[in-house]
Amino acid sequence: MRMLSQAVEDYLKTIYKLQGEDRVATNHIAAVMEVSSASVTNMLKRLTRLELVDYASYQGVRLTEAGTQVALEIIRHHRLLETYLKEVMGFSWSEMHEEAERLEHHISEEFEERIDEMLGYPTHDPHGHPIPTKDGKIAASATQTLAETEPGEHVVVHHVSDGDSDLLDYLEGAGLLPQSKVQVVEKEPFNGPLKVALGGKERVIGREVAAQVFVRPAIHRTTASGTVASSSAERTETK
Amino acid sequence: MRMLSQAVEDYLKTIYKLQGEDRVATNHIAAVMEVSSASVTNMLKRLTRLELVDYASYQGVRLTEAGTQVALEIIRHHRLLETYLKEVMGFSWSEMHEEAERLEHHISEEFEERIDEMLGYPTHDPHGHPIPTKDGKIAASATQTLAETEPGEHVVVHHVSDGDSDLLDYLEGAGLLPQSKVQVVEKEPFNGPLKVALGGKERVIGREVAAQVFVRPAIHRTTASGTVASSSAERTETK
DNA sequence: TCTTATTTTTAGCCATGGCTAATTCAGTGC
DNA sequence: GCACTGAATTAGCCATGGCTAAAAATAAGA
Repeated sequence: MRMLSQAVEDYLKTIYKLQGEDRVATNHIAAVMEVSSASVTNMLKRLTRLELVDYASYQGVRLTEAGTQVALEIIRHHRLLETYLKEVMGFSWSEMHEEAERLEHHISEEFEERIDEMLGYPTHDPHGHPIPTKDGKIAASATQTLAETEPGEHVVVHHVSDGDSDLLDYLEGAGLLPQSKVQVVEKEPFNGPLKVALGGKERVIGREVAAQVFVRPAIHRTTASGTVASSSAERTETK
Repeated sequence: MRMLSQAVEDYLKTIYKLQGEDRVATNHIAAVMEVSSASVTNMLKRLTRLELVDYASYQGVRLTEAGTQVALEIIRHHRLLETYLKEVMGFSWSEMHEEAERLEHHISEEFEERIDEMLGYPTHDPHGHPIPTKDGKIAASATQTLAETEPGEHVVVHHVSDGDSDLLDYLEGAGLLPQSKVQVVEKEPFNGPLKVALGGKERVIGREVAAQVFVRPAIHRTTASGTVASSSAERTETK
């Protein structure tokens, strides 16, 4: 694969994150990346020449297979780096994210393999996001948020949004990190806060915050020592 | 300090390495960096505007104090990274150098401090080169090479040239790494090979290779168990 | 000193990746 | 079907950092 610039890699990563089923709009990319729409159009033409995106004027973009693979490679770098920076080097949430954001474009395959090995081939980063495999496969993520969870439901935190590092510090303090078992006790109406039980204690969480916490239904197992909630299984998909 | 591009940092680093007492020639920089002389002239003008170099047409360049500080910061990054990549992550000589060459431009102060701490604040990298301190001071390096050493002299390897990674692999195999104690036994005339004693064995080393190995005279101390050669002391200079 | 060789700079070109301002396109309401 | 609105594109500009070819300055030799 030819050397791609940091800018190209950043656009591909952004498009990957924005594209669900359908095509991504120019303005949407511009807003997220904080550049002008004109710059986006410009880059989309360049990416088209490189056959990394499928783009038609006024019709939005989507990644080609090649573009998807590049995006997943960068995301793999990012998530492995975040895991390494946090687990091995003791970075904080905010420092970790910023550092990974820069380094993801500059590490070699060799470096990637070393940290993967040193970490014991992790499948998820500290946010709970799945780490793409070297051959570009990625596990499906949870789509249900804590905000949508009904009172009485037992859930396990799957991942948390990685946009806001202050939020992450708060969530860490609240014990709402991946693997945490939570039960929704009460939900105030009109987008009011939730009362949740976790770690034997009750806690009140704002609706906006809860919407950044992605969960999976807990699976109840009966063991010798009673009923235990455990994380649900996960499949690896090609996308 | 304003953000400097990778290119600017690379030029400053190269000029730092080439400048002894006097000014560095355009062509010299061009040759080392493998770019055209025109590109060098172009960049020198830019560096002058940034007040990082002191440059006059046809008269060569030298770094200003500000330029020197930037260069030392990059060299600090490089040498700390090399040490980390080798000691902690198990990189080989060649991989280590290439990786550090890229990453040195992209790590944060935070990252620099973490690896410095994890390594126990090392003063020298694996080649034996001194690591500049955070406030831009650097220890003097040895200038005598093994090739210039006379038969009978006892020396300690101080550092080895970091240009050629195949050479480094060879030197590692030969036991000619920093801290190794060596005695020159014989020197063939007409730039012929040297016979040296190290680690109780004798070995023949080509003159060209010996010129890449920098040494300091060993200081003999008499101890209970006999005469021992030890590395000489080193002062930290402002340079 | 004068000519020549070498070094260095200038002139002018290119790709990348930003920007603003002006224009064009697509979709909605009337 | 037409006018309007908002999204997207085009046109044209800029800085960075490369390049080649031609010109100019310096250094060296006769």
